[in-house]
Amino acid sequence: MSASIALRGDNRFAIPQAVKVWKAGAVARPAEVPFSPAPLHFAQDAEIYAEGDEAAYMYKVVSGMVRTCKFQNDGRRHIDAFHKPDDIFGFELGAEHALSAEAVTDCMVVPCRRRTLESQAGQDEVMAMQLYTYAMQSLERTRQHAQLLGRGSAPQKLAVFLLGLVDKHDDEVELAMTRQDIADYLGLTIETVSRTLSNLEREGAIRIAAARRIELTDRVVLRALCG
Amino acid sequence: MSASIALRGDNRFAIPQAVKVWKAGAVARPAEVPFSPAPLHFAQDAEIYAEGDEAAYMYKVVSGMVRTCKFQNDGRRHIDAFHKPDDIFGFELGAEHALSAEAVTDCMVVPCRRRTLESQAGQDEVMAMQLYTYAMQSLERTRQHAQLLGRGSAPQKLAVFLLGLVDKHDDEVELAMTRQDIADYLGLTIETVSRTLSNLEREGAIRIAAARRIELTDRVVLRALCG
DNA sequence: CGGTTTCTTGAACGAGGTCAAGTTGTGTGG
DNA sequence: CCACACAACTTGACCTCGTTCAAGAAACCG
Repeated sequence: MSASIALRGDNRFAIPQAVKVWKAGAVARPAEVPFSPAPLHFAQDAEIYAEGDEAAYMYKVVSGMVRTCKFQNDGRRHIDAFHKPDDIFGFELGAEHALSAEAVTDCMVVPCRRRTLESQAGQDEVMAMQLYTYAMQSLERTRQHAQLLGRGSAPQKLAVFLLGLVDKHDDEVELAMTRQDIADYLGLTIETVSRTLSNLEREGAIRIAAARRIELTDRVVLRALCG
Repeated sequence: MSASIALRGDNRFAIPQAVKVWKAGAVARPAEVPFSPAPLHFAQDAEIYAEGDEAAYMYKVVSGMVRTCKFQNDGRRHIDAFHKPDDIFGFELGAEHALSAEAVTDCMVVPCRRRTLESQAGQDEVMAMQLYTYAMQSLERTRQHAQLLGRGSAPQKLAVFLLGLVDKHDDEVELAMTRQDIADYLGLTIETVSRTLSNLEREGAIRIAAARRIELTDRVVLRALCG
């Protein structure tokens, strides 16, 4: 398995390798579930689908968190998005997935046949609008992500990231993902993420209660950083 | 007009300011054209719509080139995409445009009422699928753009950019946009774009016949750069 | 516990940004 | 047609931010 990591490039820090093996007792593969309201379970770092897989399903997150990502030829990884409960992922233009999807944490997702969705959309105006709206939400999020990647400094990127993750009425953020995940999402290195968080803490904008538990102590400062 | 530029930040290089004045003899505003197969004309740097405008129309490019972009609070500009003939732009999730659209060159675009499109999509399966497909194409392009912005070096960004612009059977690229446009699209500065192009020429990958006319002399090298 | 993964911190380096000219190209008026 | 003005582009010198390389600390787990 570590050989497989090496193949992906010479990154010094191991990128969490998606596990392709289904957990004992896990629900059957989507292919065996034409249209199931029954959620599937995926263990942490399990692969939900891979780049190149037939894009036969779309998914809705029920619990946990999912990342959609792309592995570049040089071994680096780009994370396209993190998906929270109620988010829909797996939109594709072509017949195959251009990205892969992996479980950031243990999670439950509901699969939905793409063909079913699309034929329903053809008959039901409401369904069509719904599908279109989900696609547009995905587009809107990706646009904002691109803006951030193109024009943001490291502190800016992290401020936006944290503010986008936190609940409106709770100043505590529980990070489901690793520093490497954050780095690959923000186009930074793991070290820069770590250092920048430390700096933000030094400036009083946040408090790092634990590595994965961050308190936003000064949203004004954070929002100012966003530009 | 230059005061307005200054307001947008302290950039040393003037970002081409969208001209809001309609040219004498130009076609009427879209608002007066419910659903017109008649293309509208926009002069170079004319604003097609602004951020915050009601997103009542989508547009298809007939001729020329259009950029969709966003002006940040710090005065910098992010170019979301360039649109060539046959491309559709103006997709929005909300009621207002989150981006603005401007004519890179003199251009013709066909406006299409969003409400009309969406109600047609509700009735006609083919129309629905078409609209959805256009949105997905936009999503796919934005995803790839985000990947490039997040993980690319300057030479890599320019190699991808040039290869994405050139015709399959012609090694000459006619650049419709300025260096500033390219920089804002690739998340670089105008100087880095200029320097990197010069380097690519020195390495024999391209030949800069004129500032706006580039010949791809070695696609193998360029493709290798893309990673 | 000890081993492993994850995270943090330090020091040196380098790609790209910033600042500052200079050059080329283009449209305008004489 | 040339002279001028202005915009677009290029190039050089220097600097900064983020990466790279290298340890070390902290958290996690069998």
